[in-house]
Amino acid sequence: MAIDRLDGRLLVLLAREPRIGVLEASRRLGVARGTVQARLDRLQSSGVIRGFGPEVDPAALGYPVTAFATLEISQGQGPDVRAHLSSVPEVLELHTTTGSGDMLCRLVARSNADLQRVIDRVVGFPGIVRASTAIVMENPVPLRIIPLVEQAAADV
Amino acid sequence: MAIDRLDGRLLVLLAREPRIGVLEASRRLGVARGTVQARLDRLQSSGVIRGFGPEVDPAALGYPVTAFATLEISQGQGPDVRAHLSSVPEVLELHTTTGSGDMLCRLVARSNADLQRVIDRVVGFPGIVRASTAIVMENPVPLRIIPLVEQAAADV
DNA sequence: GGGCCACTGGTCAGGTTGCCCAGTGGATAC
DNA sequence: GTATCCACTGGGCAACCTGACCAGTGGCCC
Repeated sequence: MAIDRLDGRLLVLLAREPRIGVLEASRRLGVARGTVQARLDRLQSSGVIRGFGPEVDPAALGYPVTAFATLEISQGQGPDVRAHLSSVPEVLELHTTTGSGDMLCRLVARSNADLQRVIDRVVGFPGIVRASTAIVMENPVPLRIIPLVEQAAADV
Repeated sequence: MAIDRLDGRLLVLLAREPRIGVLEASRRLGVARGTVQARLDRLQSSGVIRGFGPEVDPAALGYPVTAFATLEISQGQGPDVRAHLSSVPEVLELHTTTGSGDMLCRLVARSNADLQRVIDRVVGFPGIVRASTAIVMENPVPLRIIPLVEQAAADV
């Protein structure tokens, strides 16, 4: 779905100040409340906005170490490996990819030592041929969406 | 910060049904409203909950292609490369890592053809020696936090 | 012209929020 | 044993916001 400038401004506003309500948003955007309500409904039902869940910081939960693991899977083992990985709480995300690896997953751990335990658990499963892990040192650009929203809203 | 079982249940509840308010949450959890309010304040001020921003789906915005690029940077160019990458809207996330690559970034694009444009823009910068890209085909485990929250809440 | 659609500005009842309070029970310190 | 602290309870309050309506207006397309 394409979004227009008003949608874009609304998304940016919500991203910056999530606690504001529909009424306050309508005041900031200079439109009627019903308009904001209708736009929000449309953005949600069209799937642009997936939800408003809390953003939880794994570091604050006691998992300050993040790593990315590239996995190589043996033929036909994909479904089993996925099920296995999704059963590991420290696996926050899993993608299947083109390229030299077959899967890429994001891991967290309580410490570098604990990361060993997590990796052992991840790769200790038949079907995983090889794994290479990159530990995250810094996160200069945390997951963001605002610049993309602004670009999408400008491309009307 | 460590969280207890009530915090964990609250986080899971909010993650599953973000639209419920404090009052409804207190009913579901079987505690007084003030307790939920106090827990929420603590979770937010301690940084466990970073916020309640809208989760925007890049695919619904017209960017259905996701890729991960591993970048090799020449000595001393780190800061410039970061600034350059953070100026590209299609770069949703950037990490510096250990291992063979120096940086890992998450990209989105309007199509596979458009991905070429994005990659050209990303790597067309002095200091980036080499880039290897893996296109995401499937996302069997979308970014999630609930299992980790449950584990953290159980480890009291 | 007629129909359609989005937006405006207004109303309404009902629910929720943020804030306060006194009282209770458990844990800890003296 | 007693005092202190802390989290939680259950209650109450005014103010605000929500979701739902409505009629009226203007732009756009057939």
